[in-house]
Amino acid sequence: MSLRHALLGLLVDRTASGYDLMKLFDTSLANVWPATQSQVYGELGKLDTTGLVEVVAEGPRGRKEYGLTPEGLAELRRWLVEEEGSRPQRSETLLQVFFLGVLPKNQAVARLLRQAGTAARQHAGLAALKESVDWEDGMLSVNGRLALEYGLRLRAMEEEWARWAADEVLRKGSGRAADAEDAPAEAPES
Amino acid sequence: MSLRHALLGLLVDRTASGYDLMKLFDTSLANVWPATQSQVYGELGKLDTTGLVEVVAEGPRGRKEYGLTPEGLAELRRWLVEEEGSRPQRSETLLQVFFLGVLPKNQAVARLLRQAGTAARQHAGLAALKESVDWEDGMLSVNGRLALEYGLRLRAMEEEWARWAADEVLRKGSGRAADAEDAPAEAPES
DNA sequence: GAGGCCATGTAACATGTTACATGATTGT
DNA sequence: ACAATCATGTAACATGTTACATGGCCTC
Repeated sequence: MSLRHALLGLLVDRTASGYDLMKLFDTSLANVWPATQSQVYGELGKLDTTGLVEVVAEGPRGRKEYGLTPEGLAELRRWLVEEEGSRPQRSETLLQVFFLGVLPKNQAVARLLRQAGTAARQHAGLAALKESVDWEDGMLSVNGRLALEYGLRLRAMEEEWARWAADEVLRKGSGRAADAEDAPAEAPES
Repeated sequence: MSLRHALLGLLVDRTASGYDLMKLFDTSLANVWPATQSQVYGELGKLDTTGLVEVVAEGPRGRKEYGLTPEGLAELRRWLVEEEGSRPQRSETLLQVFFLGVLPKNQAVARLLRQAGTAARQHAGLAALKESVDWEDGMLSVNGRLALEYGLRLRAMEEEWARWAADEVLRKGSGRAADAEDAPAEAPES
């Protein structure tokens, strides 16, 4: 139930409407905990019922501005201290690596190099983000910087790994060699 | 819909019952794509209906042994070649980092060092696994080795990052300093 | 004959995604 | 007045988790 805690966390610094929170999700939390509009409104309702947040003001267009209650802040602290961040994390990419052997060697290599390219692009995106953000900001930015650094290191590692893996497959082979029936490998996008 | 493809992938090398597949999930795929028993049986039923797998033998205790059909193999190949492994990946750990500012500095540092310890333990676990596996095995092991290496690099990166982040928080501060109202930080487990 | 493993399934619930529906307000 | 943006919500569906239910087979 982390969406709940993401909302509580965002409400520490400010009061906000569901609409405002959606924008915050799309900007600050997009890479860490994406959420859809339905989810946000639904969860806000539940949090209100539970008493972890409350409506502190109403505005035009039925706008409801929520604020954190003392109970909400306590719950957020409890979560930060007690909860082990360890839900099972699935990786579709790695799953595909597992079965790469059913592809002819050249296609398997192409696939891995494509992944290297994707990781490199993501790395570049985060690097650009790092430049564009004003890091003198509030609490969220301070710690957001730590999260961003994680992303940078992760993508760098992924690119390096994918290149290494492609090389391994090339040298040691991963299953079937290309035969006449198989389509030739496409060149990896540069 | 990757569970579907995980099942198809496992059935490339062998025929197997739902029960057998569960064991394979718990051993080879546990760290990459965990699945529960309900999911496996449910999805096998759908795959059978769709014609991507078929019952090739029946055994005692109502055992149904499934095998891959040509259509199933084709679908697996299509997935490997076409599908970008890029579903939004959530990280509860990073989400917690984002809101670390609501904790007093010493608790925030303790939290990060705890994460470093967890990553180190996971790294050790994978290293032990690497030793214990017979890598001369089938296709699955060959590529499983690549996935394992990813895990090793990931956990190493995480430990290093967490130590770096703890140091950053210590030096630059992350929000509130500890005050009399806050509980003292516990020593990070060694 | 008893306990453990093999084997399959269902039900209830939580979470997440996509699409649809509705309308008020603001700026030009 | 028209479009863009603000603003909230519902419905249907897919995926994943936990718990329950049932019973056959094998070994000691």
